[in-house]
Amino acid sequence: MGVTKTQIFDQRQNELAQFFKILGHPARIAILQYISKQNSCICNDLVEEIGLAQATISQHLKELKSIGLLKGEIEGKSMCYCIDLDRWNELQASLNSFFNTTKHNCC
Amino acid sequence: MGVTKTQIFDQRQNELAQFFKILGHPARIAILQYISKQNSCICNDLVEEIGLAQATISQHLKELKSIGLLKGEIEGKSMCYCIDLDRWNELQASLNSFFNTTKHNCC
DNA sequence: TTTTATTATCGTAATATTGCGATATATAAA
DNA sequence: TTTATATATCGCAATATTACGATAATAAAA
Repeated sequence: MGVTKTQIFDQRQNELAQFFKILGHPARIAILQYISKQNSCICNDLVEEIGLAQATISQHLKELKSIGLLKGEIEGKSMCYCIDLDRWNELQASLNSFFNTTKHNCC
Repeated sequence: MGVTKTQIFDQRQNELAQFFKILGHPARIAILQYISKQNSCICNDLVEEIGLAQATISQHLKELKSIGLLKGEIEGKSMCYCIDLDRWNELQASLNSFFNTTKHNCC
């Protein structure tokens, strides 16, 4: 069917999965790494740096924004996309919490 | 096109993304949580617990195995799926490394 | 106002993922 | 050996994702 049955899972499971899913693409990993290491973070730079079409980069940026990892501010006629550090730390903590509470085992 | 251009990213970016991607489904999150809290970890239990068809659960288990998070041992006529704690910790560390080295910013 | 530059959105094609029934495989029990 | 139980795999349908060209929208510059 191709559609995830989100209704049979609880909110935390769905949120966690959604977060992992959005990080689950090499272009989005690369975008985050590039924005992080640059002082300027303009979409057009990303197009050249990453090697995907402008429309594609814009789409990936939108997805990263959807979980709050990026915030974009208009700067002249271009955009400045930045990592939202509060959200970044929040997600890292949430993810570590999952890892730490799920590592008990039967074997 | 629907096909991720893995060749334009480096191995670490692709591996990290692949790992995130596999955790990016609520059923797989739920499976890991259930195996962790149980003393027995049998696929048939999972089918009842999660509420997806046996074939679907089996497929999700296979994906979790593909990144080494689960190891399965035959136990009588059923399977015992367990979390591989070494791999678990390794992935958690790798992921934290990504988070810690990518949180610098321009804004 | 017109032009130029930058980013977003639309529409579409190709491929991937999700889920399941049916069936194959394997082992224990009868 | 036959039957029952448990898991894996195959094949398919439905939906999602990825990527891109074309175009819209926005704002600075001429």
